[in-house]
Amino acid sequence: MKRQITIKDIALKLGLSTSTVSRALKDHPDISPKTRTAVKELAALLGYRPNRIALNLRNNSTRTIGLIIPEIEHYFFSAIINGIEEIAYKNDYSVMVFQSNESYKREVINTQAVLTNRVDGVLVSFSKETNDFSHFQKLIDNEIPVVFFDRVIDELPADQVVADDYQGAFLAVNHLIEKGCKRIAHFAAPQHLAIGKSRLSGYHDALLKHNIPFDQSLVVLADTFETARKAAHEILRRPDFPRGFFAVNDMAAIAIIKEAKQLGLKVPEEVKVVGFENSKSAAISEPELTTVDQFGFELGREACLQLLKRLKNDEKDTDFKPNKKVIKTRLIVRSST
Amino acid sequence: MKRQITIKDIALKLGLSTSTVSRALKDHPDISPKTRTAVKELAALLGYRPNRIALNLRNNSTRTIGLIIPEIEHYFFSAIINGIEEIAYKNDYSVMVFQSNESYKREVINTQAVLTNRVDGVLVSFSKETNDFSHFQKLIDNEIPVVFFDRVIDELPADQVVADDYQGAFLAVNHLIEKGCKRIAHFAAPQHLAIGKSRLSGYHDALLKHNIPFDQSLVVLADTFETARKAAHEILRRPDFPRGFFAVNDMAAIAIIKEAKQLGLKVPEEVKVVGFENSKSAAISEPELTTVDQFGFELGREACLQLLKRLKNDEKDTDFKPNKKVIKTRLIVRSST
DNA sequence: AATACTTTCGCAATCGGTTGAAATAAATTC
DNA sequence: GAATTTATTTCAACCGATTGCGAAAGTATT
Repeated sequence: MKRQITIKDIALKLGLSTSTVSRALKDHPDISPKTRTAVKELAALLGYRPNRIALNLRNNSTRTIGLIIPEIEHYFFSAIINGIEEIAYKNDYSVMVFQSNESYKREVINTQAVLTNRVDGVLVSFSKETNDFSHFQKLIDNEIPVVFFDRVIDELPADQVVADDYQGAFLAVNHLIEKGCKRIAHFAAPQHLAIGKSRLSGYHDALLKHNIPFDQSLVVLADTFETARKAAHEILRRPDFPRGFFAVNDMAAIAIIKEAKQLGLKVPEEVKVVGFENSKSAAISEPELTTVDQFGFELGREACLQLLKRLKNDEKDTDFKPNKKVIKTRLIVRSST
Repeated sequence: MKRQITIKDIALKLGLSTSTVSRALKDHPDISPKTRTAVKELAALLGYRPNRIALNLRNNSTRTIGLIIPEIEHYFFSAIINGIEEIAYKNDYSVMVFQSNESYKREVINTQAVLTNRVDGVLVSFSKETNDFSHFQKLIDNEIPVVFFDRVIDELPADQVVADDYQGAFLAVNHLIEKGCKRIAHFAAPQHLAIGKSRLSGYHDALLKHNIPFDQSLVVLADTFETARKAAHEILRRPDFPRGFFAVNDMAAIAIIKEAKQLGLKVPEEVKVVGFENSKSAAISEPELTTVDQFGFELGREACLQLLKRLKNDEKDTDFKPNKKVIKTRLIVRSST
């Protein structure tokens, strides 16, 4: 690597000390206008850029945020990254991305990576596999602020930013009922994830509100296209199959639609489906999918803002009070209901 | 921030010098087994982690790769990031992500950001707006290896990794012809992008091969859902509208399908459509979209591998020879043709 | 002319680790 | 027992910037 221009080069050429150059560059009042301009001109001429690494070392800060995320390819997560990067960019932070690929083991390694990279703070949405959270506790022990988003855990002293899953689920199911569905199936996420629980809970309470009995046989674990397709196949072939479906995400919802059409059922006439996410695919499916907008971009923004807030009050908080931010969701009604 | 354990802490507690501790930790032969184990044990006990920033400063290297990319939310790009992160992870590099949001101005700022962050190398897919490439030249002047992927430019001394756009387009159009299309429209990307040119060229040559005359009126600039939908509306209402469509990406292709169905035309019976990308949406659309797989994941991997190769031969190359890697594409035949 | 006060700048330590060279201690040789 | 070798360990400089403190030079005050 070609040696970068340093403050020493400027000092040498001008017969000054590095201290003077340093001060001149940042308009320290001790420096005479003459030398100040001389320094600045030469710096500009040589294309001097302060070495961030040296500053990082001195300030013990990198202006870098670590992001640990299950998988980038999922639309919801890429929307979140987009929001995060937006806020980071505006605040002159950089974002380091680490994918867990839904693997607990890799996630643990990711936490080590953010530690060795000495990021100032970490944004986390943990993997589906994760049951043990001690690797995150280690981050917190190292006094690195952590903000969880989307997939969160109450047991750790860390901020949380989540979509209003309960509300979204409630809206979705309420909508199905208002559209005339008497029995509604729910394709759920794993129940150890907060989103799994909250959405099931919203589903449950919406039924309750309309005095529809909760039927355990109508709740299945299916949060991917493939599992949802299989589950839909099974349910739709029951003699008394439900006419409404609320899926935990859009891919599962689209799988239901595909399977229903495959079985010769008309959507939305015979079967109505609501998803959750408002992905691009939702707008593309036929019929277009009614879904709950999770505002991934906003969620990412808020998570990053929350982290930056923690970074500003630089850990003089002896009594940490975790902050939980809930992003309202919105029902997007399209032609699948 | 709680002070991290440093080498000095260990040295102090053991009554040793920092040099000894440093050497002990890396099994330097000069150090006696006794002190070595003592140091290592205490280090483990205290949870010592070397400060990467200090090493960065000394080695003038950060083991970090900068990634400048138009927009993360686009499936193709998120697949690429996935591939990049995979390779970086395996080689103990970290990835810093910078989005240009297809804005030239922001892209310039991104290049400055990778400079100040002192990344070891940069992966770039530039924005649609970019006509002036001097900001990338500046990176190269600073002897930071740059690898362009997907959107590339021949005028800079930098490696390139691209999908075989020409081949993909040729395959797609050839397929349409074999399916009986006599006249085929092409929804193209801007012609200042290499992908725009190559795909048009593949389209052109496939027609040529089958002695189908090239008709300029069948080539329109439309690489987003909205523009494609409008363009499709216009073309499909011509009395002699073409029966085959080759779109530069899946979203445009899906827009064509949607519009065709809207106009009461049957796909694939009356209108056949091929896309380019093999996004998730392609598999979801109705009918499922025939498309060209760009292997974004592979492309990201290759781009990152190419960069790492450059980082290894650390710039002793006085005579730089840019390397161009072409990833073969593949036609995925589905029910839209 | 001596003292006090400014202005302007340099010295040296610091951040946390690495490394060549020198120093000390221990072991070996004659 | 002195000289030499060998095994350990420390010293000090370095990476690039920042900053408290002191120093030198200049100016003002008495």
